[in-house]
Amino acid sequence: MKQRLKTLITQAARKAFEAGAFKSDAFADVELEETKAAAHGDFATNFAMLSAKQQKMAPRKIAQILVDHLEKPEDFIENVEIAGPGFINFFLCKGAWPPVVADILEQDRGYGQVNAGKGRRIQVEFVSANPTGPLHVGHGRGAAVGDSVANILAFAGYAVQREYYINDSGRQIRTLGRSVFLRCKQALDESCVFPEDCYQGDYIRQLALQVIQDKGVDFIRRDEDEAVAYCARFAADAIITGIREDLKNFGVVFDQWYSEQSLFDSGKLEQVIEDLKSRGIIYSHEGAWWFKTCDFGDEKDRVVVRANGLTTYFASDIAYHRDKYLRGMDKVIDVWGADHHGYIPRMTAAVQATGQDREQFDVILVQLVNLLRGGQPVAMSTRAGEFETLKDVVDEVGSDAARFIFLTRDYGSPLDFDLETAKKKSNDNPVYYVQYVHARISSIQSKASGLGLGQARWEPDMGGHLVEAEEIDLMKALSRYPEVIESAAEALAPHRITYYLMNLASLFHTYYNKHRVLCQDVALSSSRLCLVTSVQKVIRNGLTLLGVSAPEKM
RNA sequence: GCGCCUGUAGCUCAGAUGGAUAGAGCAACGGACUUCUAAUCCGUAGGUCGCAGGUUCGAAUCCUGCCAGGCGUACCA
Repeated sequence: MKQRLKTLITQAARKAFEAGAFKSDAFADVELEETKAAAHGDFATNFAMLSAKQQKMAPRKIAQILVDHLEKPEDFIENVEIAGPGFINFFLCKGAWPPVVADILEQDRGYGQVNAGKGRRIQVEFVSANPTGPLHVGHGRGAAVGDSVANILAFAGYAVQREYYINDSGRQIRTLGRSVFLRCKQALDESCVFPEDCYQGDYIRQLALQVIQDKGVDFIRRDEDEAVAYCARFAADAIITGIREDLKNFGVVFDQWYSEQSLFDSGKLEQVIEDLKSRGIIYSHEGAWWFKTCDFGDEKDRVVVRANGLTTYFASDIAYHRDKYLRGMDKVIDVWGADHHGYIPRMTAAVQATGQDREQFDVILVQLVNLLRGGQPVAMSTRAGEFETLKDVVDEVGSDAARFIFLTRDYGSPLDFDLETAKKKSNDNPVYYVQYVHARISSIQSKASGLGLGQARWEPDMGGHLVEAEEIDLMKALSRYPEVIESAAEALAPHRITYYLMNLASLFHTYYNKHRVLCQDVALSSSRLCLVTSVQKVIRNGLTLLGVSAPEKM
């Protein structure tokens, strides 16, 4: 729709230039926007204002010249007006809209697909929570965002890989082992103290009981080092299994689980560090090895190997990201909690130092989630071991509601997540508002087949029946969907789809309440059935990208 | 101190690349079910877009300064 209009405008500009009416052919890009007020038509362009400088003419005059040279197909453009400082307003014929319904019915799940990615390989790494405890709601938001971004990019023509990075080496795992081990001892001998720097959560006790059950009391008492090591491995494995399960129940499945430890075992970490040393990017200073991140825009250099010989987390990350590109990624997107934002300059530096362009690396910072219950904050502290786990939240409010709510905000803004609201089956809770559209249309369809109308099948003359203002509004919104996808993919912004769906849902509910789809007039009913079926398909497509189901019944 | 994020209706938030009279939902008030699902709809009311300058035909949007809140500034992960 928009594209067709743009083409007409570009042609008109060229024609005007050839006729000598325009002085320059260095035309600005034609930008069309949907108007807010009906008096401004369906679309408007600011072309004349943007061209005023090159043409050295008053905007309104440019607009007039353009309109004079514009071809106005009778079945497409109803009227063109010049308004205000030089806007050109286009009023489209009612008949211009119905073809979108035919497109949607035909393209079905493919409607809105764009090929922005052109098959380029892109990796989205998300969640990547340490395997030292169960996922909490904050991880849930990261999971919803990462998964949806991956869906959107795949739909926009990228070859997408979803990856989870497991921090399964280093101190935190030893601490995990020690925590479980000490809980074992405690279970056998209550006088043993449990230090504050150990993981406090109740799940540690459960794991300890399991260790005792599996390995017996003697194992705990015999060799402490061996027991701690065992506890660490056992606990990490069990927790990862739990995380995987929780994510699956949340509808998130990864293509790859990448182990940090494997970077050590395979020698990849050492290799990258040696390479950077030989290139002088990593240098020795005061007993430690430093990365010249400053050369790439960081505010100070960063340690990769400490004076005690142990590598830092950053060292692993350099090797890890290097490996991502070696595995063939054209672009890498990391989804992090906003508290890691200080880490971006050094990670970007590392990516560039190992041979990639800056554009090949992107970080999505997800702001935190304030969990509420009926407006009152729910206590959340990982260290004290009291937090609401993702599993608890999903069990309570359901995966659909949780995912939708996580995506109702730009991830750059903190999110209040109220458990009571998430459970409400009303307009407070937008997920049901959107899903209800899908269910309502399913219901119309089954009634239609009961009446012998059968499936929605588009006939060219149906467009003539879709003339109500609410119908035009719906078709306008439907025709916008591909642009929404494109912009969501480009800006990595799933919430634009969320908002689009809420708006489309609202238009549908309004229509539904004002007009009957199924009535005495068979031709009219069939036409409207096609329209609402196309709405249903777009709703389903959009919800799918968000990772939310589209129910037939509610 | 320095850096990043945020500041829009009573509340929670949309407003990509600057566009015409700044939008939704909730809460408040008043209406609509013998009809394809009322998990819905219609109407009313609600604003100095944190403040002050600047850029231009035009600024919530871009620039500068200030104010308020959050986060980050490790030989931690």
